[in-house]
Amino acid sequence: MDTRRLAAFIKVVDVGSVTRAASLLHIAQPALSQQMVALEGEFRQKLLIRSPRGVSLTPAGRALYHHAHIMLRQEAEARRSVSQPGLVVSGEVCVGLAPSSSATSLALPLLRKVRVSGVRTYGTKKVH
Amino acid sequence: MDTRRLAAFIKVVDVGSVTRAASLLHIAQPALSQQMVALEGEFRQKLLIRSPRGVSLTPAGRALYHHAHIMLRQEAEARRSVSQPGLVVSGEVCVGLAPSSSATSLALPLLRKVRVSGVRTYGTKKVH
DNA sequence: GCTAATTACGGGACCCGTAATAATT
DNA sequence: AATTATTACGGGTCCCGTAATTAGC
Repeated sequence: MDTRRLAAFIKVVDVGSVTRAASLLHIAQPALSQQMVALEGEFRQKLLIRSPRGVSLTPAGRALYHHAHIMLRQEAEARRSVSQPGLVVSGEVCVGLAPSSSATSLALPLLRKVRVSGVRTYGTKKVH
Repeated sequence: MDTRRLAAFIKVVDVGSVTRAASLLHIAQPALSQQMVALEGEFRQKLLIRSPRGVSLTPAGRALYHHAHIMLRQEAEARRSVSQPGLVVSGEVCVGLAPSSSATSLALPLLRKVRVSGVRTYGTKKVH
């Protein structure tokens, strides 16, 4: 999956037209049209509803549109942190909760369930 | 930025060797070596330290390695939600806080500062 | 000298732009 | 007829695999 294609897809959706998006992206319309076809082939799903008045999204297209934004932001962040390694904070975050408080009984099961990478939960442990 | 390249990069780093990674990815070693060179060209940064015993990461490479994992997970999630639109929850989340409580005075400035996409904060407003 | 990486090079796939075609209002 | 999108096709670039070369232990 190429972020360039995702950016093109987003532009097409935002302006609602392959023609205008191509003009804004400084590429020819057929090229952009092919990119959209290729994108649909990659996901094996129709993403755009074509009409002589422009394009609109299918449900699958809407889903991709959402994730495309996220991935493009991730890409930007990756470029920043790679071009200036050391500027970005990194390491571990450790969260401690007072035992037997309502926070513990609520947050601990929540943390265990939440789908985030690298989350580790430990049982109760006294800290002196 | 192509996620395929990122996956290849991750594999190279994980096994610490271009040769073995190429074997695991079922591509020829020079092809993979070229991909890594291309990746370094794309970021204008040396990412790998080559030695006759394998490869290791530069600081920039470490940064990319971290973000590559995130982007690949995003890609997987995108594929899931696109291939089965409707299964994934979507929409807006609205958080309301009782006015003049400690939660408001703490959470509101926090939300304004937090770097998350699409977060909008509004002032106090009575809800009947 | 052995291991692992890189360059050299030829074939195939992909991307783009121009030109021509189809479809809907 | 006008607007928008698609197919057709030729040229350039990128990707891969095989073969030959370089670099460090």
